Amino acid sequence: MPELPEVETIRRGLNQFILNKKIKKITTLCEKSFVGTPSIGKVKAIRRFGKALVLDLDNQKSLMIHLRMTGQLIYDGKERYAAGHPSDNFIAILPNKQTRVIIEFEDGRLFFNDQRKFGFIKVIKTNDVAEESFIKKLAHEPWEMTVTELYEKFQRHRNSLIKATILDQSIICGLGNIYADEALFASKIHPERKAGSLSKQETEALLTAACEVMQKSIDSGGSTMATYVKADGSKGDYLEKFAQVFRREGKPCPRCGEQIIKIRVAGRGTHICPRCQKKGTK
DNA sequence: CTAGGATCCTGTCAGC
DNA sequence: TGCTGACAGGATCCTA
Repeated sequence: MPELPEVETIRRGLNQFILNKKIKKITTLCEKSFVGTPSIGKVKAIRRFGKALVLDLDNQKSLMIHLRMTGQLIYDGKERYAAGHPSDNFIAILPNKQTRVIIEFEDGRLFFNDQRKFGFIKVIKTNDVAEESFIKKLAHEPWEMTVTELYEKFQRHRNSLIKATILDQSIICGLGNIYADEALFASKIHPERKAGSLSKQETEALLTAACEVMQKSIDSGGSTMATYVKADGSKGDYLEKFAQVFRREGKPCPRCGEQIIKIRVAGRGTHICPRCQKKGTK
């Protein structure tokens, strides 16, 4: 769920609230959601690796956090700052039924909520972060990648559907279901095309689109973040403001007016404009 | 090695 | 109202 822009939004927010703050206590409410022995220390850095967040402590340990599909991080202190899977938890009284871990600081608490329990917080040695299997496998993010590099990867996975290919974090890092659909729409590529069928020009268009949709989202605070400084319930609104196809089935394509449809590709709900994104052409 | 499908888990919604 | 199946902003594991 939270994709790269949402995780980056969380990272920036936490930088304001918990950097150089000391963890007083960690409470685990769900065994599955916390791996390792809770470690207490001061937060010295907050790093992001793809969709994973890493809090480096001053005791050689790091907390790796992955929100997967339904994870959320909600900092509740003098102000409330929340990001991740959108839900009423952002303004709810916490902890609640979906709270899995509570990290307490001197002047606030960080709640890790996760409806489906796919996400987790894991304690690892700071020195071993780069060796962590998830992090080790990550490819470059779109803005760090050359067209040639991506094109060669598409050739290596030439028989995979292009949508499945760009969702694979070891091929290109950061896209999830929303931004994959948006990038494919922007570059007019049908998600069921084989990766190997893309020309170099199409690969370039797709890479450019991936950069643009994610950057735009980061600039607007992600699709799902919310800052409740004023407790006004305002939410990050990438979907409302910028999404061209995602969850817009039945509505007109912003480019040509044709109805957006929802199909199933690589096991994921997928939104396309059937006129702009042709399977057979090119 | 790649490609595709099942799987982890809880909750919601459409359809009967 | 109650049940059932499908589906969900992710990644891994298993199989062929």
